[in-house]
Amino acid sequence: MSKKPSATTISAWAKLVRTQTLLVDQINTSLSAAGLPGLAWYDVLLELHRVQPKGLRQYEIGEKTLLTKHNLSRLIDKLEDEQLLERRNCDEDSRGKVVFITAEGKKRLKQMWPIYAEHLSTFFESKLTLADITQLEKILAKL
Amino acid sequence: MSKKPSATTISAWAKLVRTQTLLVDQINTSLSAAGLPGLAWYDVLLELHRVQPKGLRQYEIGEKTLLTKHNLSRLIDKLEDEQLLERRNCDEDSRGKVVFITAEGKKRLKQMWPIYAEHLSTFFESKLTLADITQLEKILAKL
DNA sequence: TAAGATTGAAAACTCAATCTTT
DNA sequence: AAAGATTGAGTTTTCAATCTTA
Repeated sequence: MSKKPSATTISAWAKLVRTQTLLVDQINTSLSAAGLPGLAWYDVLLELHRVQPKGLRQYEIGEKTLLTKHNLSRLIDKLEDEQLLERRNCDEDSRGKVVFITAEGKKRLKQMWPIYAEHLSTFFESKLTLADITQLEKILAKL
Repeated sequence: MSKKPSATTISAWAKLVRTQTLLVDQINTSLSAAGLPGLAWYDVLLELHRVQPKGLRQYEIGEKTLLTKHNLSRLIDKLEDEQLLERRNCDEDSRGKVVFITAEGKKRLKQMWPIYAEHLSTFFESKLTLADITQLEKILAKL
């Protein structure tokens, strides 16, 4: 990569990033219309689901989901209020908490995925050919 | 496109979308560190710059930037406070306003682009080969 | 009645300060 | 002093209601 990308190329990337911001908004709107929480909650629940039956420290959730730690306490408060996860004291480090997904949390995750996936499919499929998608997947794997 | 994409493919798209959300956060952080406003302001200024010397109705800015109209009034208030744009009454429709970018606004836009572009370059270049980028550009053009 | 724009109140987010434990 | 987590205060965003004109 010695050659610098052109301004046009960079603008195309900017456009991609902008378009996907819109996509996220659309997904959140659909989820909300279906009485479901937004993608921030999904991200947290997904990470907790992945490490089952173990849990995650709160700071680990922050690292994995890329949500800021300031907001995380209150976000997890709300998820706990809805009983989608459970906070337990940490044995190894009594400063911390360990968070576990509940059965209810897993259920909510399952309800959200079809809506999430539907939007992604529509977005990418409507505009790309199968060959494009295959190619794109290869490239995305590197990002 | 008769074939349905696999769950793995959709997950890869989800990951791409998530990664770019992070990228936007990083860009906003850099802009803020440089004493510059965030990407929402950039979007507004860019659209105004594009239509020069004409202006845009506020609802048109909302359509083009995909920012919600509720927030738009107050966002534009702030941009006007900093004299980056100018609001004038609309001759054809006295309900509305027409918004024009100022010289100061153009200056701010120019200051922001290098930081914006630098992040995009770093993000894409660091992980992709030149061939990937060329290919990606072709695909992105369709989105 | 509807569209463009604004505003008030509530929710969410961000930053810094704080508390507890290491 | 530093790390994990929480909290308070200020800002921003969102939702609904409002105002003016078409």
